Amino acid sequence: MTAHPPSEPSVAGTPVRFTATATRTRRARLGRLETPHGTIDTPQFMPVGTQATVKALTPGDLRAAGAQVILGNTYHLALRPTAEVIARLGGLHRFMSWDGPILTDSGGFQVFSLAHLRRIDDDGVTFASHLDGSEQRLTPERAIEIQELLGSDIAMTFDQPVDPALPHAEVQTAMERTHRWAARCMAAHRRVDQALFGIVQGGTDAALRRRSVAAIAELPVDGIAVGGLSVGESKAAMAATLDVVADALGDDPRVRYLMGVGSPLDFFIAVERGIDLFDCVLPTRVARNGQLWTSEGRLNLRNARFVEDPGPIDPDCACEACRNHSRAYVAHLFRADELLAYRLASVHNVTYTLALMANIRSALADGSFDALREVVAARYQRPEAPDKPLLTQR
RNA sequence: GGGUAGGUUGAGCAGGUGGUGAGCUCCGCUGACUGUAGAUCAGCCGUCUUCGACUGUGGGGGUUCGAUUCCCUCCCUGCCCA
Repeated sequence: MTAHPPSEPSVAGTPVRFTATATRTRRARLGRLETPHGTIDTPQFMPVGTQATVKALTPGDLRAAGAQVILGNTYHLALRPTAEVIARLGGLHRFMSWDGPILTDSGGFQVFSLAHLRRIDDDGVTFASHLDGSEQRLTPERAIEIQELLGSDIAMTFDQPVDPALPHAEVQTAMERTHRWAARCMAAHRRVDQALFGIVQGGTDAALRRRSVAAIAELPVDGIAVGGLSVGESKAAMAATLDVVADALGDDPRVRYLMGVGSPLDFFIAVERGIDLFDCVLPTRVARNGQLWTSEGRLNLRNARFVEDPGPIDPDCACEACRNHSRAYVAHLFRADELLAYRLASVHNVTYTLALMANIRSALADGSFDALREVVAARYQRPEAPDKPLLTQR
């Protein structure tokens, strides 16, 4: 077995540095986040690469799409191939051949999404592995240890997101547990070449969100993440919650990351409320299911109307799929269950999403944010049940 | 020509030995998807006036209160024999 060289030279003592300037657009900011593996322009979107791969895409594809930073996952990588194996192979960057910045999620979201496969206690969470049922224990300390072994540029604290529709007491209990776990993550964190972000919870309850911001912002974390949104609540509730968080954060200079968002219009809602970073599976997941995001709106390439459509997926896009292939061709690949369909669709959607973020940054720079939003809304606005769950005021 | 096994909703099948065949899998048509148990899932997929109704088991005829089932006949397909 070949001996692998040690992991990338770490930039000791330089985890991340965030500089941002206010814009003329409400609370929106333009910024730069410097990490050991490169600089991130904000607002920025992070494609999700849960299992050390953004599904269907190579690192080269990601680079061509304009990706500056990607996300990996503690829970999945700890199960397979294990954090220790990745560490012995030189860390996550080397393992997956992505030399740009990586943010790792802590496994907190799996506490939510694998609700039927886990048991929570105050010390941590015990999962029955979704792969083989074997027991997997995640505590704040272990979540940090795994992320340090992976060697991501940014680690996340271990949290407990909940459905905001749960009874107030349950949302509060999870939030308070999240705060205690954040402090333990902080205490356990050792790597000086890795940043650590804290996560605000509290559902859509204004008072709880304020308390959560206070508790998390008090910690010397390198960034503030907003968790527990985009899990079924209305757009209005998400926006209202982001307003509460922005008010509570005030002029806190740290980078702000909205976890798990979003769709094209979600970016506008969040950016104008001061969010700098996003991640979401949506662009890549819907791509694999045939939905393409374009300047004409959402297209489902499996629809009959595309069978003989000779045009590009998006006439305004310069990605590999749009430069070289017709809608008819990609539609055929989907119908034939050809693997290339997933790559081309993912290449396009990631390119589209990252180009949208770049356009948002330009628009913030020249004051045309609202005009850009109009253009996107004209294609992406969809009816929503009016005033479902309201923001709780207590 | 003889024998034999078959002919069920686009395809492939299940079922049904006189008492209401619309069941499955593909294909097809839509929709959903937000820190990835998801190249997944859901609905529809004979016709109509669609919370229901009607029609439909190769064609025709017969027996019967009633036939997918029993009888006659014809057509078509596979295989075996000549």
